[in-house]
Amino acid sequence: MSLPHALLTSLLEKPCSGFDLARRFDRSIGFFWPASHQQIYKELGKLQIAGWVTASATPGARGRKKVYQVVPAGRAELQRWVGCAEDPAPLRDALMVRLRAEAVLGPGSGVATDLQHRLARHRQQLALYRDIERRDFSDRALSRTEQLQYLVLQSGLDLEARQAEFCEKALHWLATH
Amino acid sequence: MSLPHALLTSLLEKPCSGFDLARRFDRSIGFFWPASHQQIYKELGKLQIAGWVTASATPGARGRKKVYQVVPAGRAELQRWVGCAEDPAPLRDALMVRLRAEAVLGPGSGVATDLQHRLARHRQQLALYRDIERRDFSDRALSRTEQLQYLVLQSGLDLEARQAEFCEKALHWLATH
DNA sequence: CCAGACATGTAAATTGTTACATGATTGT
DNA sequence: ACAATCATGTAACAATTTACATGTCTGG
Repeated sequence: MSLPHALLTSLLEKPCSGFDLARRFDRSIGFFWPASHQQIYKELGKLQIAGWVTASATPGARGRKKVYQVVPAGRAELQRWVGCAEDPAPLRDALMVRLRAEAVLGPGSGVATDLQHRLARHRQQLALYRDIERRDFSDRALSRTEQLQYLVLQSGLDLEARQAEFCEKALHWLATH
Repeated sequence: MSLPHALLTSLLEKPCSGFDLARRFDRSIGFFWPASHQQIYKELGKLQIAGWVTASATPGARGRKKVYQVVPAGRAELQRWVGCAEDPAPLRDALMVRLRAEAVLGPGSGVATDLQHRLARHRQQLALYRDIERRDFSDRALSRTEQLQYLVLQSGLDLEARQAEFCEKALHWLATH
């Protein structure tokens, strides 16, 4: 379970409110560990109780905004967790189940619908990753931190490209059989 | 949520008991939609209530064994579901979170441990898939059903190979920076 | 007769999703 | 004033994991 550590990582990059965290998640770590704002608020409460972050109310700012910051104990916990070895989370892919179902049901069962839908999604995600690549990781020397972040992005980039290719391959197979 | 449909697919391939289903899952559909026997028993109960499968007690067999079989309504439901388009389940990968954490924590945080562990796992899974490929999909003409099943296996094969490659790439990067 | 595989479940805890609810601030 | 965005939460539900619990049959 990595949500708390994903939050610690993001807060180390830049202390901010739960709301900001939720927004930043959507465009960075959230690609590899998605979380809704409801989950994030709840988890931030736990992080605070565990003594890994502190929350400071900012009366000057909007509403009842709180800014969270990682304390040394939180940094130590993240350090500890990074050194752990875990089995990868089991992958679940409904598309593969659909293809297996089509295999027993016979032709014309309609998997092509989902294949096309997913092809579009993967291309969309790929385009998004390429935008980020162009904006954040091109045309200049990268720091160590940035190089590692780029490595992670490349893994996403590669995954989406492969999945799009697989959809194309499967669609082509269906069209010719 | 695809578990019921994965079960229907597997039961269409061959009617059997919950126990057998759980075992077969571990070596086929379960690669793409894992499920424990506890989940399977519970879900089989629901499938029966929904009128998609029938259970027949087999007094001759071991213990209180029940054999489940898909009825036409169940086949129709599977057919319907195959035609649906869904967004892919969001992927969650703790390794990517660890790499992002190492990016902010700085060198020596110990991600290499998890990278090596996962590299071993991916190679192991790859070897398993290759065994299946050799045993079930080589050296003879494949039926349409088998060709589709092979397509699904190839997607797993490719995924594991890519993930192993990524681990190697990341380990190499870490060793040289 | 006993170990090991067969066989089926219940219960609790965790994690994640969806729906609902509220209120503050800023720009027009 | 009103809409949009900022901001923080609660509650109910669904799915998964882990731990527990029980009993049967087969081979040695």
